[in-house]
Amino acid sequence: MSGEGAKLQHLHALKHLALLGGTKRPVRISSREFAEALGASQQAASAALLDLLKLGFIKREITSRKQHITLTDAGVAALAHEHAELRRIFDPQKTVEIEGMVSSGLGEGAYYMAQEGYARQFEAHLGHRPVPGTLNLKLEGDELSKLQMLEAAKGIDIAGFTDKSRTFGGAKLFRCELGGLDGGVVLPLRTHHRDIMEIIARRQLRRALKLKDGDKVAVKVFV
Amino acid sequence: MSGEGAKLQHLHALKHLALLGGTKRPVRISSREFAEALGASQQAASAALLDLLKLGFIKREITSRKQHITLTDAGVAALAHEHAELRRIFDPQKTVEIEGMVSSGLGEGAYYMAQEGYARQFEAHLGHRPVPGTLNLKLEGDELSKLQMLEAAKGIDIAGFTDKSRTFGGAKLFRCELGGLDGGVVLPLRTHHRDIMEIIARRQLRRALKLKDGDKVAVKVFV
DNA sequence: ATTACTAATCATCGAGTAG
DNA sequence: TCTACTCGATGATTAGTAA
Repeated sequence: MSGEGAKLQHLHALKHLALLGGTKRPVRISSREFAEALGASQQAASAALLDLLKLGFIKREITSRKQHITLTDAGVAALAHEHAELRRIFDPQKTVEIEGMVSSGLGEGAYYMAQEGYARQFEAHLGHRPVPGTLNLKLEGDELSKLQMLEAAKGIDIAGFTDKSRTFGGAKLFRCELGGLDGGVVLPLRTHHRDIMEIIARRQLRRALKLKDGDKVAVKVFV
Repeated sequence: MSGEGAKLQHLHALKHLALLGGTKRPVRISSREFAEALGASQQAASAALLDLLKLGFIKREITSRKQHITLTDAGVAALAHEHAELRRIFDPQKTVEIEGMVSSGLGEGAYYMAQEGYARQFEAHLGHRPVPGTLNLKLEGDELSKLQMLEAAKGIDIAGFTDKSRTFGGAKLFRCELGGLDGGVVLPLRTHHRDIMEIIARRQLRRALKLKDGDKVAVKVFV
């Protein structure tokens, strides 16, 4: 769990190390020089490096007089997450608007969402841990063909996994937005017929958007 | 220096507003909801909005119960800068390595660099305000043809401007790196023959790298 | 030269609450 | 409800300095 506990200043320091080339080769830099790059004191730079080490974001070797710093995979991943968010802001994306009718599921959604193996992956890709449970939208006619279009699209891969008790299949995830809230559309793999679209989000959508069975809502899906 | 200057938490808040769509349309959100998006308290969210207003990064209308927030151009620019840095980390770039001989200029470099109209633009694109003055590298033979290649390339546009006293021409800027320090290669437009390459940086390069006239140095230029 | 500890300072945050 | 103030706690940053 090295990703937890990272503060803004840690990502800032990490970014500067990456800008100095720390993703590819070891950066040879003293805490004094690093401080200059950060616009802070030597002490703050030294502390930042210690924090990044503790977070598992960098590796360090202090050989002779200076230290050789390299970003770990976890460190690169943390920056990649920031990068992805900014890309979402600046790079225009294709969206599909799909309308569906709110319908009650069988409570299965909540069961799957409660699995740590899924929740962790959703958190990584959506940037937040969704509440357990899904909003189920029933699709008809034209909307169904849009769903089939999603099935054909690439999406974010959610890996299957095996618990003590059973095996959970993989799924495909698309970011989406409805009623001003962002969330994700989950499409389990190996489902044959499908006219229900399951949506997960940071908040309980039914409550947040005051939805009840039979309501029609439009979801903007980012392909 | 307390009023000016965006802090990390400001950019963080700004990013979340942008993720909610604030770059395109007004975001209708309460400080309570915004706090939830930020993972902070309502008070912190409210304070962040006030700071962003003071920084000129957002515009706000408080009509009835909720506020309508839009990012200003300055706010978008601040995020774009972050985005550009992360792109530099993740998007592989082409580089040209050019070798030149340290030579004394006529002191012109320092005169131009002292112009606020240039300094401000360099700061925006390099991420720091370069010291006044340039390191001049004299190029010969093969290296000259690499310089011509740079002339042909796109580069970062530095706009010309007019002072009270005179007009300053535009230029082209490339990021570069030498001796582990990053800086920029400045190519003034409307220069015909050229065998000198001017380099600006955050620090006095001569001093930082202990260079003297006649020394050969290699510059890695990011095209 | 370094890195990094300790103590003091200072900025930031959240609780309570006013308007 | 809402925004945003004060204030005390928290935590980050710095100066001084040890190793």
